[in-house]
Amino acid sequence: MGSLDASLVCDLPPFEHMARQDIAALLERARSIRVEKGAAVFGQDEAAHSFFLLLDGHVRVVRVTPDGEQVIARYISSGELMGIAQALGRSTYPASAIAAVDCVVLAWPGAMWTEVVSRYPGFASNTYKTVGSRLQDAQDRIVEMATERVEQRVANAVLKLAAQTGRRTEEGILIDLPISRQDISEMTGTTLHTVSRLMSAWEAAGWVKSGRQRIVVVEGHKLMLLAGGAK
Amino acid sequence: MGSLDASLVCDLPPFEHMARQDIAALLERARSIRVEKGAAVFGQDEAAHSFFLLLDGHVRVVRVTPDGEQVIARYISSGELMGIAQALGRSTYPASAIAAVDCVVLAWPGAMWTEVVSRYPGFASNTYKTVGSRLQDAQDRIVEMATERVEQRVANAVLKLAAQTGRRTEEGILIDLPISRQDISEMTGTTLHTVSRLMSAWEAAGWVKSGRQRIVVVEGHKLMLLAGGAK
DNA sequence: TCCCGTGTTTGACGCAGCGCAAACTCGACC
DNA sequence: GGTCGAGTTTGCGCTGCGTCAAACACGGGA
Repeated sequence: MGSLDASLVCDLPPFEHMARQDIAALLERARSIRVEKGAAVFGQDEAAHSFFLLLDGHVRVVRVTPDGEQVIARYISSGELMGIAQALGRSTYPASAIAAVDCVVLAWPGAMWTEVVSRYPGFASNTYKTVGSRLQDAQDRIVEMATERVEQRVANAVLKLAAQTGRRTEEGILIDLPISRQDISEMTGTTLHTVSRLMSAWEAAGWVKSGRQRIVVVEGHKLMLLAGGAK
Repeated sequence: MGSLDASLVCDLPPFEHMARQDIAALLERARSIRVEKGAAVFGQDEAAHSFFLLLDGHVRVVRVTPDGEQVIARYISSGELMGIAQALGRSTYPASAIAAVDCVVLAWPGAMWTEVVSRYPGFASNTYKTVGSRLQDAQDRIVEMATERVEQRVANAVLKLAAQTGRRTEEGILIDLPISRQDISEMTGTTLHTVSRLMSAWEAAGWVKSGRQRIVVVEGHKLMLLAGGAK
């Protein structure tokens, strides 16, 4: 809490091309919060009182359907903005954000957004860039769900996670957050059973190693072949 | 072409809360274009040279997958913005926009966007509101694709079209643009065969009437029951 | 160390919906 | 009015994957 050094965050995409003093001014108005694993940063349909920057950790963005099923919209990694409902003229959060591990988050009051836009246009434009790629991602996923079959989608999801949160180890690329078969199934619109079967097959082929809430990608290129060949 | 009266468009959502003279100034810098049925307003992966407002007609936003399949992202109706890639910091269009009927479109040079943002903040904020609901829509569709089965998705798509472009007739609500089974299948991630079978069943039940590129919703509430019950 | 709970694996079975194929119908154009 | 092509309908077989069910394994807490 209190004063946070601008130099810690000035390289993050949301602050790109901003003057150091503007960054410092922005940080000054943020509250820093610790969120422990499993807790919600914000909840679906809740009034959007704040917008956030994830400083450290990983956050799962989840939607619950009317009949209680969960769909994982995306994982947020440190350095990314989240809960920017007010930038898009919405008064509630469209999904819940659940800490996948213990996290540190910066929070700004939502009412500040309009002021931010006029005072720090660079920050606003960076934010909209984020929104743009998020819209892009969403459309990509729609196309994927509409045209690809389960094995390809699961391979894609694993590869995306590996690229986003992967850590090199001697075994291969470790997905560096606790993630269950169930989670993967909620990212890909299938069941944990099917995911388990697929991962078993990949493990038998030596493409991945996996355990309880743990996945290591050994031969990523084999998965890429499944997930759409060329590209 | 040339001077377009601000009063014609000032009630459209993109111009909400804007001063009449600002609207007029904006319009002055737009080119008005006629696009005939089947022609593209802009193309996927093309450099984003302009952004657009659909004045009259209906436009299909389509993505083509690497292996040649098409997915319909959405239909745009008159009064909506489209191709606003530069507002999101993108340099190419993520999809193609094809006129579903003869259309009239306003086009602004893309390079103008930054100027627009600073000079007409109301317009920018309206634009971002649009983006927000589009992102919302996209997420909704992901959830739908992940959790609902084909019949429900098709019912949803038909209802959405009816709500968006429907015209009351004595038979029921007519979807007022030429739309094939194939189109519906590309909106829902299924095949034209399955769509045809479903629509035949609905027609037999008296819920819809349909013909060649033509759908009339007779008993919308029956479709809603399919498409997620309560809500 | 043992126990218990949560996550995972695997099998058996059924069916929604896709692929393929063929026939039909309507509208447009000559 | 006849012809042609695009859009539609319908049947049939097959299969990917969901559902149900049961056993299994790992890790953390007592």
